[in-house]
Amino acid sequence: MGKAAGETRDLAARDLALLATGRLRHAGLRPTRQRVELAGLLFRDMDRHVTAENLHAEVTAAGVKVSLATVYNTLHQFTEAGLLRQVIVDAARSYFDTNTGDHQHFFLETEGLLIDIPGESIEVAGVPAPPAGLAVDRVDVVVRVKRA
Amino acid sequence: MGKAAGETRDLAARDLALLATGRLRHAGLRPTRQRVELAGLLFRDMDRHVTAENLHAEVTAAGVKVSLATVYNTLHQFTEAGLLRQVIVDAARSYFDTNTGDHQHFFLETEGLLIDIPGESIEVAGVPAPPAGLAVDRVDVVVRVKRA
DNA sequence: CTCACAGTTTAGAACTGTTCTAACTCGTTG
DNA sequence: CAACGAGTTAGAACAGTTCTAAACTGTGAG
Repeated sequence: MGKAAGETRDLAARDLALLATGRLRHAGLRPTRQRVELAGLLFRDMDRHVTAENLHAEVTAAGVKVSLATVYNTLHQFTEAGLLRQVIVDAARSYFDTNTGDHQHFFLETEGLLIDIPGESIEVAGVPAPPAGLAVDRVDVVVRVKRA
Repeated sequence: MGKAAGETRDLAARDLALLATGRLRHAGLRPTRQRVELAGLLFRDMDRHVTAENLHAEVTAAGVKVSLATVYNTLHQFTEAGLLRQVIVDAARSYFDTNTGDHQHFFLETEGLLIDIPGESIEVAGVPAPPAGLAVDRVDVVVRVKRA
């Protein structure tokens, strides 16, 4: 919003937008206003876990007008482009993770909270060969936790 | 559904119903016609994986009238009673597993197919201590597979 | 710089799986 | 076997997500 807000914030915002734009171009996605805004929010911090509604509320709260449909579209496009990863832990809603590397999750169901577990620390042994005609695509570990 | 169908089938059906009834009583659930029918289908074979719609179709196809709402109610009651376990692998629908013991799953997403992996064979090591105030409730492993 | 077009966004309708509601039925206990 | 509480039901309601058709916008050509 105002130019009077000071250079620091403006520069940071500009940098963020530039970074996001580059990232989007690399992924073969047109850097539209909406995608740049969403990418800005998503990739500003590492290891974010968002739901569609969640992210829509955030971007709206930030004063940016983006429709819920676009948030869904964007999350899926980002996922397909390898910028996000979908995490399935809850039958009710879909989570998207900005950390696309090899890792697993703690999940606190009562609060819808996801926490990363580094891939190196965890190890799954003894997975049998899948039935004939099938190949392992990915191994997901969800450590469900509760308030102690 | 005639009586002429032969003793073998009739006896098996009666036994099944008796078994189901006993199981329900033990779980503190009134053995209503619907619950007995559903339990009969669910626990006739080991290691079944059903969805609500799925089971509703099956019971209906078997000529038994049970509403979808009752199927949902029953699946949840059975789960609460420890007769079933809910498996979360797909954001779109809920699966229920008749195997309540310690085990994990292969999941073939394209066909909605779940296959058990015995708990003894698989081992998850290196799970870090959960963040303060949280305790591990359960560790779920989903091996996502694809047609080779 | 402008135009035109393909790609994108949007509001709202539609859809899917699940839960709720209020009336009805059934199993159990006395 | 009566009566009461537990269970069932059809259909409405709901949440999250996807679809649709029309409006808009980034991009590359001229």
